[in-house]
Amino acid sequence: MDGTAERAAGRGIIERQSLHQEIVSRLRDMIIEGELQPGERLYEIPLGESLGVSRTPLREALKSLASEGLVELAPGRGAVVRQFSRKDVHDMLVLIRSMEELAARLACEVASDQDIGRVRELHNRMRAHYQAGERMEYYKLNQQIHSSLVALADNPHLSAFHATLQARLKRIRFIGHEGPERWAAAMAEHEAIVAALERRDVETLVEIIGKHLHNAWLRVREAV
Amino acid sequence: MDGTAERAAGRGIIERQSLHQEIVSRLRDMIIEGELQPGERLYEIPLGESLGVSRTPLREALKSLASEGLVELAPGRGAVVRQFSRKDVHDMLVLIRSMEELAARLACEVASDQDIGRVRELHNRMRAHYQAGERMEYYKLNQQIHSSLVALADNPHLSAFHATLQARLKRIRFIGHEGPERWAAAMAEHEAIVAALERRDVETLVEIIGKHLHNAWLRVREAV
DNA sequence: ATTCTGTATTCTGTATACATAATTATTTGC
DNA sequence: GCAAATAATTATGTATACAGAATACAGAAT
Repeated sequence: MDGTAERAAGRGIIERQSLHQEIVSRLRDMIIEGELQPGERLYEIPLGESLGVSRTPLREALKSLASEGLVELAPGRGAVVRQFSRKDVHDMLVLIRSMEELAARLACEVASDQDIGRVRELHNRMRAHYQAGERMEYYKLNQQIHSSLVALADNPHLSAFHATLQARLKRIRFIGHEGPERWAAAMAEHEAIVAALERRDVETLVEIIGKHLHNAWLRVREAV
Repeated sequence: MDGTAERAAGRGIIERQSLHQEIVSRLRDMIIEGELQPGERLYEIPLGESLGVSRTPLREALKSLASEGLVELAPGRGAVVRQFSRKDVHDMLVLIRSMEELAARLACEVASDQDIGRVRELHNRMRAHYQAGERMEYYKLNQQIHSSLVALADNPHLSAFHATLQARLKRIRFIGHEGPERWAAAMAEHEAIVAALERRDVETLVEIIGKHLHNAWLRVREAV
């Protein structure tokens, strides 16, 4: 008919969700996975062609990504994948730490045992991947657990900011390959976090989360 | 010539900054000041005409505002000014409180005496407006002081999130007219905040900021 | 050889046109 | 008279066309 079906078939994009969201999350993934590298200029026409969309919706997506902080827009000279300095990464980790500490405090007050149980479940699955040495699956569940923990606080604004920050850090954290001993330490911290959460032991929980994210900084600081 | 000068003359918009930023901040102001009310549908053509721009840059601006959380986009049915429930406002104040507490801790460590001096200066100007009973000027300086305080932490990511949240709350806080006694209390809290900052007395500072934002909630809770 | 200037090309920014989906109004059946 | 279905209108979503700005290139002058 028109170009839509053709495009959908040709590129495997576009299904039923809004095209805007589709482009945004597609580009987000491309940035996080390093397909589009930091500092890389994003030329609208070739990028649009590679996604199977015209410049108009692509530009709208770029504006969204700029507000999310993944892309930088220089007026008159287009879009560039944002790159983060070492200080940026440190600042973001300080911030995400504060957010997760807040989330922990709130979660201990308002989360149901059932919801906490679901986090425990995720944790168990993550441990299985750890023991199997499956880094990628471990990594994904790790992210998911942090998000779920924040979600327990029942504060959507907090969750949204946390998600935004997590997206900015994702690529960097993914790069930061930890050695076996640090991986084991991270795993132990997670174990302690879930345990403290189940006991609703706020102070311990906050302390471990603080330590956990401090260690995350130690892990990535050389990589940045 | 073309339409540009004509438009600029006709509406007083557009000078030299990027048109995108111009539209975004213009719409942001219109939302904050209640010219565009919560829940109001934003029809692209009439809104664009009132701003003197076509739909394309307007739509890009709306996408940005959606990422900032001031506008809601329902795919296929346009943009609506976002409205916040009482819980939303509470959640946001909890979050902004946590951010300002973090900022306070960091500021006590890294801020220079000179930078703190600038906050003191703003505070003095605000007190003058308070004593003169100039609500609007007071209000604006109040916001500016909170932003400056966060800026002292030297964490741009924190500042950006704080600014976004502050924008979402601006309209609501502006509505929440406090009586003379509460206004006086808020003023006293500010005085204590600046004093504690000058002494770099972290614990007191955090405590007062917490109290200050708790009171802010009490002030607006009926208004929401 | 290098730098400055003028020109050509490429890319971005905006407006407009068209197609599709949503909404409203109207008409038909009960 | 009311409800449901259908037609008409209006709004959104996407693509394209055009204008202006930025960049890259080439040639001339120092």
